[in-house]
Amino acid sequence: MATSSLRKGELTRQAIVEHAARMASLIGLEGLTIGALAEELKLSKSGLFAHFKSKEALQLQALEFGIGRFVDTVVRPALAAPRGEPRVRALFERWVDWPRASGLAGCMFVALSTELDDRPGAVRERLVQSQRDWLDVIANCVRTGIAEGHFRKELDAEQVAHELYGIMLANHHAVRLLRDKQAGPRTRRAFERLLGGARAKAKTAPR
Amino acid sequence: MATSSLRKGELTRQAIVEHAARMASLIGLEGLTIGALAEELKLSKSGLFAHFKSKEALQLQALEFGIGRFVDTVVRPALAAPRGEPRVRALFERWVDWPRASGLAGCMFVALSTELDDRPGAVRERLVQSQRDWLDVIANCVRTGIAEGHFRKELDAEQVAHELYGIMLANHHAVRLLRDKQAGPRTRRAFERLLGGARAKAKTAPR
DNA sequence: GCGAGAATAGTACGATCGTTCGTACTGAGT
DNA sequence: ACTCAGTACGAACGATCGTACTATTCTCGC
Repeated sequence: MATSSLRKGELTRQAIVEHAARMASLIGLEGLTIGALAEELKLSKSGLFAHFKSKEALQLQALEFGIGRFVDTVVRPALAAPRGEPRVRALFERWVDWPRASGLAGCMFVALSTELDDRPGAVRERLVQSQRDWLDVIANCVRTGIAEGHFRKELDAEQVAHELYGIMLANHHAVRLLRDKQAGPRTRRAFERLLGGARAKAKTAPR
Repeated sequence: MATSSLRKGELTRQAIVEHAARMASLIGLEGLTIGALAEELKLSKSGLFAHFKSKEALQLQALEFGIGRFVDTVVRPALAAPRGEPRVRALFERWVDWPRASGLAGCMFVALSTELDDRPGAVRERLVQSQRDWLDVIANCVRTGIAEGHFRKELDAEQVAHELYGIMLANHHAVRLLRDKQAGPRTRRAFERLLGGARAKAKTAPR
């Protein structure tokens, strides 16, 4: 009936990984502790550990879980929106809502980005790849918008993706750290300004 | 002769704190370990610990050190620039250069922001306050620019500060995590676009 | 419903964590 | 000369880390 959960241990493995992803979003992949995870899930430390043969494998699977959920709740639905600007907007809307919709705490990728930026290893590589992929998705949507005539021909799609990322990071910072009530409106205004400068016919100071 | 280093242990304390700040920028305040710190400084764990009566005190002092250095190498020199847009530019230039000029690794505040955003305590409070102060400094410089006639009268100075922060966060992300060679130019372009939209007479798409 | 193999528990390991304690050594003040 | 902070050290603390082994319990195809 289900996809591939023939074995029963597979279910608990998934439960562990989901919980680990949530925990990692809160306190990081390194702060994530096998003992604490086992206690929360009412498993023995060794019983839990047996599912992964190392902590790094657990971290990797937790990250993979987060990536999968991001694709499911942000990327895929947004790509169903009409080509061009509407799709970029859909991307933005889903992205803003992601920390809530993720079921995790905050944005896992932001948390891991600063944690892993100096720690080489497989987990970092996977994170970098996922972030590059995501930036590519955004840039591609913008390019589609150019082809569609919504955006200026000379627009640098990757620049837009980069700046959009900055808007989301500022949002995260304002919401999570500063508890800034105005974060939402500020983020939307920044996004509209970005789109405004990207639209066909719109003219920014040439300088 | 010097300021207040009458005692000799004060010197070692400062050395410890500076080293701790560097380490915390790399691996976070929690990852920072008294044992490892002592080893690097060729002190005994207990000898080092005696200077601070708890790890939290050490963390707090390391953060304070970072704040002080930020003020010295970024804020104060930039505030010496002429009022208005030049001062905002000076702020930006110093800020971009800060990770290099800090003598630490990467930007300590970005690293701590995601680490502490969910961990209540004195360290978090101090970080939040410093970040708010910094945003206020930026906004004030922008307001001066409005009074000076460089920027539009209706410009929202705090919005500019918020967006500028996002630009720097995107820069950090691109440089540190993605190792993106184009991060520098992208950051500058984003900054110019921000200023372009802020300048008097400049007209963004009204929508 | 039984037997094989998967899933979990139990226990223990060496390391390292933050912290405490008792104790030397130092150098300035009396 | 004697005292007395200030400063650093070594050893040890209980706790917890990730991981390795060995049992026990449970599941599920036959």
